[in-house]
This record gives sequence, structure tokens and C-alpha cells, in this order.
Amino acid sequence: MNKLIENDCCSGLEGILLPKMFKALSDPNRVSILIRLAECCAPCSVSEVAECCPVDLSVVSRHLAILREAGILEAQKRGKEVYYTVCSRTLVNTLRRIADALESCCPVDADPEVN
Amino acid sequence: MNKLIENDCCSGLEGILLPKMFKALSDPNRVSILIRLAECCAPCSVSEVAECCPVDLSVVSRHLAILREAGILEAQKRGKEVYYTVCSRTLVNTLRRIADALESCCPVDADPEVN
DNA sequence: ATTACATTTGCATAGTGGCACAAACGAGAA
DNA sequence: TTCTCGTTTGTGCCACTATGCAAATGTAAT
Repeated sequence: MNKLIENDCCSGLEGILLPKMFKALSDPNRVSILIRLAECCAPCSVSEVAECCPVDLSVVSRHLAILREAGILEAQKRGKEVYYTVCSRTLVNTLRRIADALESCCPVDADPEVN
Repeated sequence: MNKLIENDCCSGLEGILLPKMFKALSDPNRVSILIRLAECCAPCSVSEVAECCPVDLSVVSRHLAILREAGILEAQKRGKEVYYTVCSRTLVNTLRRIADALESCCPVDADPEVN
């Protein structure tokens, strides 16, 4: 309880560093799904996405829903199928904003040998 | 099973999109801890960090270990105390690399109305 | 209407995660 | 050494999560 300056430089970090988004990406299968969709570069149906992980189709469906609710994917129904797409703009902007905030806050990695 | 081009544009996405890092940030208390350390801009002891969340000190200690093992924090023992610092450079670089890879892969948000 | 197919949802189960409390560990001070 | 303080670790509990399977829902074609 000496310094604890509580710098406000990382303005808004609380607003962007949302656990919900990270929780969505904390599962290996969900990450595989995201990579699959990113590499595909086009909307993919649930069945197509499911090829990337060794779990039941229903599980993939649930994972897709979690990613969608986290704002990482977008769903679009077309006929019998549901096509999922990566919300890349949102995702990229969020990651960059977090990086910027962290960088402005801890400029030079808060050199461990400061004092 | 028509196109599924499996573009390799997001080169190395599998290498950087590691669930371990996201898992570490998937808990609200751990995010609070990270923000606390980022705002502090200087090494903080476990007890100092613990002021930011309403859980037992032992729990904070475990959270710090998880963040450290994920490469997000760095620990440095000094006397009786252990001081934690944000590995901001690593973290920032990782976030930017993910953003870059995603962007190069899905340039214009993979416009949902393509075909 | 009936059928076929794609996806979602209900349910049960096994595994994981966060938590508090207590005990152990480690390092400096008396 | 003994004491004290800061941190870590062991343990048990409760909640949540991922999973598979089966049933339900929805949609297009016959």
C-alpha cells in the first residue's frame, strides 16, 4: 500500500477486455471452428464446419451458438441450412483496441528492473 | 462439400490462436487482476493485487499462477514477496498478430452476400 | 401430407473450474 | 532458533461445461 498509482492510462480496458469473448475462445474445438471458418473465407454450413472437429454435430452446433453469442460469428439461415461467418471486422478491431490500450498503459513492458 | 477452399491465407493462425491464453482471460477475476496490474504500471505483490477482487488471497495466488503460465504475467520474487508484472510486449504482439492474420484472411468481413 | 435432410434442443453423465478454509512452505526479523 | 508475515498448496464442495445420444423443430422436395 505504498504507491499503487492506479494509472488511468488504459482508459476503457474494462470495457473491451470482456471475459465473454475470451471464454468463447477458451475451448480447443471452438478455436478449431473459428480457424476453419476463417480459412474457408466464405459462409459455411454447420455440417461443413463440423468436419474440423471430432465431436458430434450437435456439439458443433452448440459451439457455433456460443461463438455467435460472443459476437465472434454471424449466422445466416438459407433454406434448410445455417451459414456461419466470422465477424472479422469486429474481432480484429476489438483485438487491436485491447492491444492499443495495453500498450499505452505499459509502454516499455514496464521494465521489471525499474526500482 | 462444394467449395471449402480451405484457404491458407491465415498462415499460422493455429500457432497463435491458443486456447490456453484465452482460457486464462476467460474469468472475470483474472481480467480484473490483469487490468489492475496494467493500471498499476509497476510490479505488484500478490497482496496488492488481491485488493481488486473479493476472493480469498489464495484464490488470487492461483489466478496469478494461471496468468503467468499462460505467458501473460511475469513473476519476480523479492524477499518475502512475489511481484507480478504484465508481459505487455508479448501480449500486445500476440493480439496484433492474431488481428493481422484474421484480417489478411477475411479482408472485407467476408461480405455475407457474396454468392 | 409425407418424406428426407439440416439444425437445434432436452437430458444424463463425466470432467473441469472457482472458491474458502486450513495447512505447509519460504524468507526475513527478533 | 523462534516468530512473523507473505505466498503457495492440499482438500472438499458446488457450479458449470463439454459431450453423446435421442427427440424435436424447421424447411424443402416428393
